[in-house]
Amino acid sequence: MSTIKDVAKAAGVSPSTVSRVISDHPRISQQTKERVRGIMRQMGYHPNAIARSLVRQSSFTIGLMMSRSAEQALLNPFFPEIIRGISTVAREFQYSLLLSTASTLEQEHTECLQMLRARRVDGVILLASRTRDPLVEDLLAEQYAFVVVGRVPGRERVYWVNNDNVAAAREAVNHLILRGHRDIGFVGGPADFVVTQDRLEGYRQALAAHGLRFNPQLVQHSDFSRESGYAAARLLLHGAPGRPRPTAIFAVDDVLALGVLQAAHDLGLQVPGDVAVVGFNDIPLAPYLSPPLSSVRIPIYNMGQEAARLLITVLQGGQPSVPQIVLPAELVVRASSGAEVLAAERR
Amino acid sequence: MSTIKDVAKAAGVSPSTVSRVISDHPRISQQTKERVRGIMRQMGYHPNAIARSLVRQSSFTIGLMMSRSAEQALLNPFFPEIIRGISTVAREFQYSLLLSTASTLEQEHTECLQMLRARRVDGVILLASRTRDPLVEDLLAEQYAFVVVGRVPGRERVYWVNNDNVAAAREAVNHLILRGHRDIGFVGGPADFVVTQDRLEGYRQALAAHGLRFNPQLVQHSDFSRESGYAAARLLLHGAPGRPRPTAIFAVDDVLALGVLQAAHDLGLQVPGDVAVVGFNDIPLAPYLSPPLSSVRIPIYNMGQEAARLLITVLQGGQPSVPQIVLPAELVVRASSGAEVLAAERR
DNA sequence: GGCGGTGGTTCAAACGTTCGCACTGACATT
DNA sequence: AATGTCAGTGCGAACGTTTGAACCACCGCC
Repeated sequence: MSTIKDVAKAAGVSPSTVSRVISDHPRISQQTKERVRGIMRQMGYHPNAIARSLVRQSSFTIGLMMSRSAEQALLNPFFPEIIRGISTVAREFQYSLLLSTASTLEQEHTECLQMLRARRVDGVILLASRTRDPLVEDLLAEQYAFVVVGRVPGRERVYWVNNDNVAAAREAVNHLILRGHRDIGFVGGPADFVVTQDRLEGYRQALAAHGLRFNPQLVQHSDFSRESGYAAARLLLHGAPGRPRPTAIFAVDDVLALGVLQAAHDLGLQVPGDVAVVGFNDIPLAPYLSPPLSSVRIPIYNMGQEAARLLITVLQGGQPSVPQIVLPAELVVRASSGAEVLAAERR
Repeated sequence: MSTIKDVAKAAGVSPSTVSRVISDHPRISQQTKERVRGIMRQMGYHPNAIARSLVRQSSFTIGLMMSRSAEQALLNPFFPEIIRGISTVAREFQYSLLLSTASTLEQEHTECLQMLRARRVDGVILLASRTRDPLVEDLLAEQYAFVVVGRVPGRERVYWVNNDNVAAAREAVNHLILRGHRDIGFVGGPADFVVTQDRLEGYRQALAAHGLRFNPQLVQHSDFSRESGYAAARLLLHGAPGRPRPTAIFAVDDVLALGVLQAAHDLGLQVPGDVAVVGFNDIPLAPYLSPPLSSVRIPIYNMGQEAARLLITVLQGGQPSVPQIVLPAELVVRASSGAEVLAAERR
């Protein structure tokens, strides 16, 4: 493997000159540049990124922390998509991506700090947000550059990129209300997740906007698994004193919606005739379910891009124009909530 | 950020001693080790991986090349799974993962070589295999350490990890034959893909084993998209002179099988009554299709683990016991091919 | 009392870059 | 003739580690 010194020797110049040729320094004559470049090509020289990083005190690498959170169901192509977005921007700015996976929260915590402390990465993007995340606290305390994908409530100085869960949920529920539904069930994830809270807020706002009463009995929580979605839906669809049987269910994740569909089927209920269903995340299989599932599509790729842009801006010493970015989501109406016959009319 | 020198000064020893404490060198007294470790903790010292890499002439990092090949449909959780496998082993051996994505083959080619030449990674794992891959040729020519996930035919000295596509396809088709099917359609990917060839070979072997004639007319190719699977299935299911209407279809990918199911539905054919369907890869949605799709489950996670083990062995100067690893796949029979009523009896 | 052995430590040279500063001519200006 | 300007290049010190070789004190042994 040839070094800058070998090239310098062969070209009859000093290593510094070769270095300046590499960085296209203006004070090197065009003639020298061309000659040195020729030699570099000829010798098959490629600059050593490690050595450069050492002296530049920067690895030009972004750390990517992906944990196996409950939210990341296998069905969800969240990771490939967001990585694609991040990667596009990173390459544009000549940054590399260091990937770290973790199976537990503690592991995620230590691995993440490890990358940063060992100076292997200049900053990190966290692909999971939790309420009161101790990792976030540590990152702030040690003053590392980082961006979170997902909202971080309460911490004003944290950079994050999120989709507008409140608005999206509001739109989804609004859509159901406009189709004549008045009793709408809500199937959420764990109650302490920010996403659950935000989507529940959107649900409430939609109800309020139409003068509908919020009935806590129509709200069920789950652990994001299909099974728990199934259980929640069965409970809701059975009805109870004080709890009307909902004619529509809004699930905060398509995997949950999958369970809801299954429950409806098992109870002999037609979707959307007897109960309409809207999910969230628009997983790729949504169009292929029977009936095809209405869902909220979130701009994962764009979120990745924005997260990367935000982090790189910070790393390059810039001040991001906005520390938090909220991207709009889009409701995709399919048959599961788009029946020609309104549920209300059917009764 | 404190360095090894700062620690040395504070501990009243030389930097070399601190270095040897870090690597737990036997010639350093227990007493000194403990004292130095205390100081390191107290000062919040963490070794600089970049500097270490420079002198050790190794980055202890594995490059991961993921390209947007046609095969990697968004439906397929291939990447998260295989990365999880690779990552597990990498962490075990203290290796980091550098991720590079590419949208074109040329980009993949240059990015991959770039990582290696810049000494950013010690070796790479290629997450896509193609016949006569120029990247593989270059990697061989420049003597870089690499492992391919997927079979690389013709190159004996390439390390790779694959699932046994021939055997798996044979088993799948065998299953259909045992259920009474004699005219079995084959929907493959592009003809020059190794996976297609291998799975077609398995198909032929199964037929041969039961003394069934191979009918080239029953073989259709596609580009791995759902649409092309649909088109291929329509063609097959229409029948033609010299081409009997198949009572079963084996698709080399579940996304293709999705198209096949759709085609059957549109033609008013019952699955599995009129036509049985078996797919490949066992995507997570397979159980939720109607009918649930029979498919071949491949051990993606294990393949990732094996690939990482192989590469790390090579990087550490070892000689892998076997340069190529073939892992078994498993047929998962579901309703799409598992009807109680055999298709043959129904006619 | 010289000698070898050994446990514990230090010295100093790498590893391959970058970059502030100094240097050298050539030419222009006073 | 002395000085200034400027393009073009080189010097050398970093950056934070690792590691072979050298060193030193101490011990026991003949």
